[in-house]
Amino acid sequence: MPGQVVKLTRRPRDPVATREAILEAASALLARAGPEGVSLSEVAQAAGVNRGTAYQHFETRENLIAATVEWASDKMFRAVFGDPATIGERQVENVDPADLTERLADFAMSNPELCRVWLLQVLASPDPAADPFWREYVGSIGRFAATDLAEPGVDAEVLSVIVLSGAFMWPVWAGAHAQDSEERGELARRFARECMRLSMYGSMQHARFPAIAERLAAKPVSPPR
Amino acid sequence: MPGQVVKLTRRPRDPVATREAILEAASALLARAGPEGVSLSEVAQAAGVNRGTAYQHFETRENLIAATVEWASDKMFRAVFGDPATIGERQVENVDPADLTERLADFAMSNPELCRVWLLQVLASPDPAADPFWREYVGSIGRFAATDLAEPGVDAEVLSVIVLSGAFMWPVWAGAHAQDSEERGELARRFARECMRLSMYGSMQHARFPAIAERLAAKPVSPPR
DNA sequence: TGATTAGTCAACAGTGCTGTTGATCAGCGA
DNA sequence: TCGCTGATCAACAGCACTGTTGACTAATCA
Repeated sequence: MPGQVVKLTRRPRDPVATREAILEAASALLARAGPEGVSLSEVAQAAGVNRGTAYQHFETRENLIAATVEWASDKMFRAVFGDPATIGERQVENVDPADLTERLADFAMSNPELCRVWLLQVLASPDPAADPFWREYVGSIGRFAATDLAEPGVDAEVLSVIVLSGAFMWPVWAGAHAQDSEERGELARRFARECMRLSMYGSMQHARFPAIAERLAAKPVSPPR
Repeated sequence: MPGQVVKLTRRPRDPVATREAILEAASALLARAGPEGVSLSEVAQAAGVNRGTAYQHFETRENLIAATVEWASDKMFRAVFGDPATIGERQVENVDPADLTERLADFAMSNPELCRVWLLQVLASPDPAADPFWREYVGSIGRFAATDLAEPGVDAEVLSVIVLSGAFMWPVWAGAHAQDSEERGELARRFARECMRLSMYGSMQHARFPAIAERLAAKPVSPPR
């Protein structure tokens, strides 16, 4: 058959590239099938690598999954927050929520598979709150909430979970329809916009809901840490 | 060993109860391991049923998964929106966002496994937007957004995704710490409260962000359907 | 150029899961 | 009470995947 290339040649020796190829393939499969759904056979085939080679790089399937999750997680972190090594220095400067939101929306919309991997990992993790991405985001919202630019009474943890999971689920919801990159850009802007609109004005005319306003004015149910 | 019961007796004949037991067990496993992670062997064992019996009820593994997802989905729908059969009649009456949010938060916090199943199913689905739960929620937010009780310019789809995924991810984030039902109740209230607070006032002092306000005042990037 | 190292690969054994089949027997109607 | 239906179960065959081993050979270095 035309187009069918019989594999005669051995893969050129390049451990780092091979490792990367395996991780890339594993990440894609992971996004589709979830942690329990990826087999080393599939991964190896998708990466164009012998199964034995994959076992050379990652001793067990379990290891490969873990490495892939970490790899994806690190990629995400850098894309949204920058180099984790220099993050300590930047914490002092003021947080710009609009900028962060836009970066988040853009990233999520252009890397839906990574978002899927992240979501699946968080869902499977025994201690999701330990995830570095989540911690960083919560921290950043928390720092903003402490300034006088924020509305009083913001619960940073809840708010973070809302915005972050929204950002990652939005491409899942919207992604099916939008293949081309222009549409995706528009969807990212749409998300960022609604996010900012909500942050600025909320979604309800608060003057029309005196009962709720009163309830909110009462003491918080639990002091946000 | 004491406490060890050797199984000599055959399960009493009760197809509907058996089916329910299988679905229940499958749902629990599904929440933990994801669709690709559940085996009929495990399910049958957890349900205290012979594997062959499970195959009698659900012809293939694939079928069982699908049935379980549908079963869980239906349970969720009823818990939050009530009987789907009578939903048409209730659409006319006014939507109370506070009430809906509280029901959602309560439900999510007391049924974290069902939320997991739902999230996993949505993540795996080729067309997540078709999910009835999501559609109903978007519809309800959309109807609210059309009233003059809502802030102008609300993007109902984005807002729904944000709140809904937040509600389902919140127990995932917070759940690990909180076993006992009192703590869970408090966490549910905390979520509902922040949700309402956000809906009422947003999270930013909008007077302090004139640039963003101006950007938002400009024409929407895309007309929300 | 020759020897060593180590990245790549094919083949093997072991295991668990899927789906099927035929036996067993509880409950139900005649 | 008897016979029948079909719910339940144990055992079988086939398959895919995991992890291992030893051979091959491309790079590296002396």
